[in-house]
Amino acid sequence: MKDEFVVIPKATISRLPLYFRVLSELDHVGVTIVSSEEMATKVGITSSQLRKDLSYFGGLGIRGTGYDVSYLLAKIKEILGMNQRRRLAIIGAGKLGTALAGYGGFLQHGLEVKALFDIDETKIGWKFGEIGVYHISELKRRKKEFSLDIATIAVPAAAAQQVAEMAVEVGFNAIWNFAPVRLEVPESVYVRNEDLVVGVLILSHHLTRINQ
Amino acid sequence: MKDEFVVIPKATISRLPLYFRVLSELDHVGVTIVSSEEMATKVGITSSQLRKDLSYFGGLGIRGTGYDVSYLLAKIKEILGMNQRRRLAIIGAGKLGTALAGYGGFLQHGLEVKALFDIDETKIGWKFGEIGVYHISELKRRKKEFSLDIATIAVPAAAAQQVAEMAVEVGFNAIWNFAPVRLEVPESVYVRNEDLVVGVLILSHHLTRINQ
DNA sequence: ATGGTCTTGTGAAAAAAGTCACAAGGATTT
DNA sequence: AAATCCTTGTGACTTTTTTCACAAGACCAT
Repeated sequence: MKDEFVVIPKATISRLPLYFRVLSELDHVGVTIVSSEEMATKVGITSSQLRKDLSYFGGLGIRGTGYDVSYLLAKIKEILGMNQRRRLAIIGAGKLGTALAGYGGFLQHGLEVKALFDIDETKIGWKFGEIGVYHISELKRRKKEFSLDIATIAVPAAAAQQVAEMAVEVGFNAIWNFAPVRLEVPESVYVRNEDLVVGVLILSHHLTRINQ
Repeated sequence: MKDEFVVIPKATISRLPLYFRVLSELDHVGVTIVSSEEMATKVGITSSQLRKDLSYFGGLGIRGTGYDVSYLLAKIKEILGMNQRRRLAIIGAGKLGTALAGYGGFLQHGLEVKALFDIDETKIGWKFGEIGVYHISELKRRKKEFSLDIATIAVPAAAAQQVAEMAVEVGFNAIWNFAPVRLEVPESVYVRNEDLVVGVLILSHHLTRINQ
């Protein structure tokens, strides 16, 4: 691999979580060595793409043998920042917000939902397991208290921009946005849009192509 | 636009839902004409990209003027198959499944959740508004009854492959998969993976790049 | 050691996606 | 009806991503 200013393609980064998942499974089952071919099949891509992706991070494999599962897993965890625990705030304690709060899959990825926020007084004080619901006005205070890293926006579209501004205001620089709007935030803040309707509409488009 | 075998880029298709959304808003507010520049800003891309995307579907705009909002909206609806109503089955009546069932945003996109399925006998017979919970064994029958088009998989990872096979078996050829696994299905079946953890891990990666 | 068999790592080529810049047209004003 | 002002549509170019194919090791058997 060439050193110095290797720019890692966005497309590569977006596949790392998939690699992580496959490696976790292999590790769990006790597999210690895996070939690019086998891994790639599980992920649903070509082996050369997998090798190319990994090559951006240096020689992670062993020629003639494959990749050491636990070593590669550790590397990918590091790259994805899964060593440091990420603490999520979920703003919006509606159906989606509470569903996310209840999702058990986060923990094994180093992610933890620490607090829910809402504007609706009747919801304040509720508990979802360990996770409490606080008034949105407490965002700043609770961010400090729980060392929150990521603001998850799970409010109606009309309120999303305002909520995003509050999140930025109190110091979040990562936003996970489930509202179907493009958020206007400072450049330094990273926004990831998780627009469910987009996904299903693409599916719908494919149905029209298939059915006739 | 050149005719005959114009292949529409996947990237273009994936942006159409965003255009749809912006156009819907404009239409709702009574705007009748919009320029590529204005639309693109709202979507967060460049105007030339927007024009390029639309050009794949023929001359949809008016030079010197812009795009007719309702005409373009109708066109995009057509392309995305939003004319035909899509009926969703949600398999897995857990937190995620019921949250999806309760989401109000589908209807305005021509999507409708018609039935929930689960294997847990205690859940059978529940009603979420109009939407009933049926035993998974009724999938085939209810698919016919409700003309279900899209199978939404909202079950634990371990069960997902099996559920996908059932869905394929009873005739679904579009699967919206929320389980964090790569599904093995016949080529003719279109699968859209909606892996939430992938999104937040990419976010996590960006946090590591930003913080130091 | 040596030879054979693996599988990685990676330049080079190809394909896909995105950007630029401007001619082509349509609307409006004079 | 000519001149001017717009904004689209698009060919050419650039950048990004993917694929190809093979040299460079690493392990294993003899």
